[in-house]
Amino acid sequence: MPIVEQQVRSLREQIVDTLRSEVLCGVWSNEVPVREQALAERFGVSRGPIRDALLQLSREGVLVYRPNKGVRINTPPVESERQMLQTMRREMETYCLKRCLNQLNEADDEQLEGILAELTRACEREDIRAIADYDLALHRLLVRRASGELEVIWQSITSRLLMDYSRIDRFDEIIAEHKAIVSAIKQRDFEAAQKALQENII
Amino acid sequence: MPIVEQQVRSLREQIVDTLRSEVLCGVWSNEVPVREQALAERFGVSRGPIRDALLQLSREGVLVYRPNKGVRINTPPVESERQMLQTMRREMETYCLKRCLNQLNEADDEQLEGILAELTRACEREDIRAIADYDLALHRLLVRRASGELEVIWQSITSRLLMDYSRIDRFDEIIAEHKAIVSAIKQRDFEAAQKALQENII
DNA sequence: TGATTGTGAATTGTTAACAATCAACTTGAC
DNA sequence: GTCAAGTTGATTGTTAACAATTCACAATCA
Repeated sequence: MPIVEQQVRSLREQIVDTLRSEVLCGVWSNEVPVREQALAERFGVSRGPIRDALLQLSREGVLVYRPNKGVRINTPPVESERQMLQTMRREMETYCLKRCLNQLNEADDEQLEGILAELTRACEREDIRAIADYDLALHRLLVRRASGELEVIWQSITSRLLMDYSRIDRFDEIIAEHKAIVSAIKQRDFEAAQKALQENII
Repeated sequence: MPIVEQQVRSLREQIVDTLRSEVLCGVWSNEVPVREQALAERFGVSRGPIRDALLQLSREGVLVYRPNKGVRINTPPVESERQMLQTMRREMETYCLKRCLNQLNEADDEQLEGILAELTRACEREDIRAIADYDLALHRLLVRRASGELEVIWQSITSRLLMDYSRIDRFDEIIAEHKAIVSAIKQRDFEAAQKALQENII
C-alpha cells in the first residue's frame, strides 16, 4: 500500500500537484513569467492539460490569472487576512476531526504512521518541499475521511496560507507536533487530537 | 455604469457564471448527465471553453468531476457540514466588511443601492434565479472590495451553501435584511452592518 | 439461467493548427 | 529629442480532428 493514497489520477491532477508543490516551496521565482509552452515541453504534453492545471491553480489562489496575459504567482496574504484564514482552517479541521475520528480504521492508522515516518525523514534531511508535502498529506487525509467535498475548499485555504512558507523551519517542532496529532488520533482521543491540531496550525 | 460591475470577462467566465447560476437555482436535473458537446452547441463555442468552465465549477464544489466520466451535480452538504460552512462564511464576510468599510466611496454606495433595487424587483416578481444572483452580487461586492484574492474561497463556500436553495422563499425578509445591510454600510456603521450581515447569513 | 466476454457507439482526453491579443520595438513627423 | 502610430514577434484563446476510455448491449459458453 502506498504511503500517500494515489488512486486514478488524471494527467491534469498530477501536473497540478507537482506545480503547486513547487510554487508553495518557493522553487519558482516571482519574476520569471509562467509560460504554457515551456511547461508543456517539460511535462511532455501539449498545452491543453497545462492550461487546465494553471486554471485550477488560479482558482485555488496559488496563481493569478489575467486574460490574455497568462498567470503569475500570487502574493502572500496580508497579516490580517492570514489570521482570518488560519481561524477558518482550524474551524474546518476541527470539524473534520470530529466527524472522521470514530470511523477511522487500522489501515488509516497505518497510513498516518507512514506519512509521519516520511515527514520525519524529510525533516532530518531538511527537505522543505517534502516536509510541506507530507505535512499537507497528513491533514488532507483527515479532511478526506470526513468529507471528500470539503477538500477543495480546504486546499484553497491552506494553499493561500502556505504562500509565505516562512514557518517551515523549526523541524523538531514540526515532528513533535505531528507525532502528538497521530498519537491522539490512534487513541481516538478527540480532545487531545483537537488540541494538537490547534497547536500545529499557527 | 452597470449595476453589477462587469469588467473584461473571458468567454469561460461568462459560461461559468451562467452555468453556476442555473445549477444553484435547480434548473438542472440531477438525473440528466452533463454533456460537453450539448453545452458547446448551446453556447455556440467548441468544447474547449466548456471543459474549462466545467473544471472550474468542479473545483468550486458545484459539480463533481470523475476522470473519463465527465461531471455531475454535487449533492448538498450534510447539516453539520452546512453549519460549519455558515460559520466560515460569517467569519469571512465580517472580516471583509471590517476591511473595506472605510474605503468605500460614493460609487460603491450607488452600486449597492442599484443591486438592492434589482434584488427588490426580483423578489417582487418572485424570480428565484435573479434573487440568488443579486443577493450574491451584493455580498461579492464587499468581498471584492476587501480582497480580490479571497473571492475564490468565498465563492466556493457560498456555492456549497446554496446547493440546497431551500432558503429562498420569504421574499420580504430577504429585502428587509439586505436593506438593513446597505443602510448600515452607507452610514459606515460597522457594528450595525455586521449585525445585519450575521442575520442575513443563516 | 446466469455469468462472461466481445463489440460498437458515445463520451471524454489530447493534440496541433489557427485566430486573436498583447507588448516591445521601429519608424517618422514635428 | 519626443511622442504617436504602425509593425512585428511572442503568447494566449479557440477550434476541430484524433486517440483513449467507458458503457450498454448482444453473443457466447458453462
